[in-house]
Amino acid sequence: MSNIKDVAKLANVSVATVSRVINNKGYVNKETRILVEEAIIKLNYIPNEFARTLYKKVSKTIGVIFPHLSNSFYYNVLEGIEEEAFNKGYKVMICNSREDASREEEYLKQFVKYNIDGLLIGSNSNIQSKYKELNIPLVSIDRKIDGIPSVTSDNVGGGYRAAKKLVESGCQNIVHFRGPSILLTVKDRSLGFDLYLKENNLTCTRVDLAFIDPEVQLITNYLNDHPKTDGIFCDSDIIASLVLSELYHLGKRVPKDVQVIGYDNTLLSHLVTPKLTTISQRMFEIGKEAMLSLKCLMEKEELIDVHKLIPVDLIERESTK
Amino acid sequence: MSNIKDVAKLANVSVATVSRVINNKGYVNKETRILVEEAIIKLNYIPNEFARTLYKKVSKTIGVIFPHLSNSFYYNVLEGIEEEAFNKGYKVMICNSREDASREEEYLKQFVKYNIDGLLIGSNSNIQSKYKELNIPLVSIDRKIDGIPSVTSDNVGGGYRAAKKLVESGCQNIVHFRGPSILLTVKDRSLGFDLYLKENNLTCTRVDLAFIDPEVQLITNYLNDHPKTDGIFCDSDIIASLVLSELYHLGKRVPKDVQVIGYDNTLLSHLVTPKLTTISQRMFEIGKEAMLSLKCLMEKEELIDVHKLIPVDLIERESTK
DNA sequence: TTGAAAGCGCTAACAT
DNA sequence: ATGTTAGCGCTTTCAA
Repeated sequence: MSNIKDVAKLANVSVATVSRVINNKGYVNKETRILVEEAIIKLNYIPNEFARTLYKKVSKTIGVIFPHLSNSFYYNVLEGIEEEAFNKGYKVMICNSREDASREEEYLKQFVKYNIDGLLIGSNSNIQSKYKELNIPLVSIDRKIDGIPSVTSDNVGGGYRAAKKLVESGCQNIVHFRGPSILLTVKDRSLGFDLYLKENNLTCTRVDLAFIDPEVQLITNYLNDHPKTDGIFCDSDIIASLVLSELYHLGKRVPKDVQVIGYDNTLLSHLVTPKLTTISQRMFEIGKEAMLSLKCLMEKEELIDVHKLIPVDLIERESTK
Repeated sequence: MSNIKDVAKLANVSVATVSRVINNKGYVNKETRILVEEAIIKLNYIPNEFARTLYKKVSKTIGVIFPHLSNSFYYNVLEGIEEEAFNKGYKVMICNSREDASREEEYLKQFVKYNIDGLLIGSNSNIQSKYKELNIPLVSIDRKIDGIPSVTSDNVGGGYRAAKKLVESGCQNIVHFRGPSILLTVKDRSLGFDLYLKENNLTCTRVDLAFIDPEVQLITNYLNDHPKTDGIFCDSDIIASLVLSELYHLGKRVPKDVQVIGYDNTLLSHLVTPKLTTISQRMFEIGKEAMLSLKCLMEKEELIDVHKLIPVDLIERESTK
């Protein structure tokens, strides 16, 4: 690996001049510049970022903390982050906390060692105080935290849209198979769902399930006990797919007897029969916007929209009328 | 942020002593050590990795190049890599090439700037010469390349197992709905599939499809034209799910009339009706093993198994007899 | 317009 | 057992 000295020697100038060339900073004669540039190419010189950062103290690197990677929401958001980071010249270090606070703290230390310029938090842990100690720009993803800028999916809107669709399509006996109700996202969806129902003098019942590994038995039991059910809102496409399969076994026709709405617009939603109507979160956009907010903070630009709310889309397919 | 000088001052020792303490290297008196450790805690001191790396030239960081992130294979492998890297004290920088060679080269430069100690390549591009120029340890994932250690899934075995299962369950008219046949993985699966068929004096026909967005029409046409088909091997669970849905529309019963085997053991496979029999790749293990191989190379340990072949598992569910 | 030199925070060889 | 110091590769101030 060649270094700045090698380039200086070959171009017959000082290292200061080389530095000026690679940073496009300060005065440098046109001809000198060309000389230096030729030397750079000849030596295949790439500046050492560690030396640079050691001096300048900005690493052009951000940290991302997610509770999982193998979950369609997170890796799609990650793709959005990565895209925008790449565009803006930032590197991404990712921490997969696995919902383990100690693991998360360990990563936080790594991040400090690496002088990260900013942090994107998508975890559910409660070590915000540790984040604040870092004294670097912070943006929270999919969770609104006091005093921290955030980018969240419009979960209230998602619930509202789902309720609207079911009611407008004639549903009267509605159930919400939702995710774990401790989660804010789940609470928000419930809120929005209830909001529309209330506006129309309706109510619904609820069952709490896991997003990824829902307890089928709870679904079966509910449907058996409530044969009049004609509208079902599910907090994930996975739940919705299981519901579809249960309805099939019960001899209910979808969407004729019962209408079903899923959440996430995953691949699943057009691979099951009938194809799922579902609420689509703009995950890529969430990632991009989070990175954009963080960039504003890192580069001391004004952040106009401190709490960005990314809209959802209702994708109508075959499981609703 | 405090630095080593601050710690030295507070503990009334020299920076060299502090360095010895934090690196656990060289002689240092017990009492002095305690003094230093107290100072470290008091100042919340975390060594600056940039200064360290600048001197030592090992960054304890690896690069990972993948063509996508939003694909179950890659993000699961990534989880395995990340897990093992974390255990061994390595950081991970990830490059999402989006199958774009220029993007990949840009990342490669970043990697050089950041002194990465090793590189894990999971892309399909053909810029190996660029990789070699880096002169750092390399491990290829899911693709055997001459002169580079690799970790691959046993695709030949996967095809073989699938054929064996179909034939042993009585299938005679077999079709292989495979992925794009330019891909080595697809070729290998075909090879293994044919191998078993040949051993039993059977053959099969083939249709090339995309893994993620298969052309449904091709499936429909084939099944219409070949009503005698009784065994179907699909190169992804997505393809298999579409096949299931087509068979349903054609009034064929699965597994009674036709048996179907998928690939990947994704969530999908137990969300469709009937649940899919499928070949499961040990993605997490592939990631871990790749990181392990790379670690051997980076730390100049002997790499016993240069080309690791990770076995696959046949997961029997309801789509086969 | 260019160069000399200090210094970013750390490690390690050498001296004590 | 501990301290002094050069130097890793770069940026930037100051002087020329």
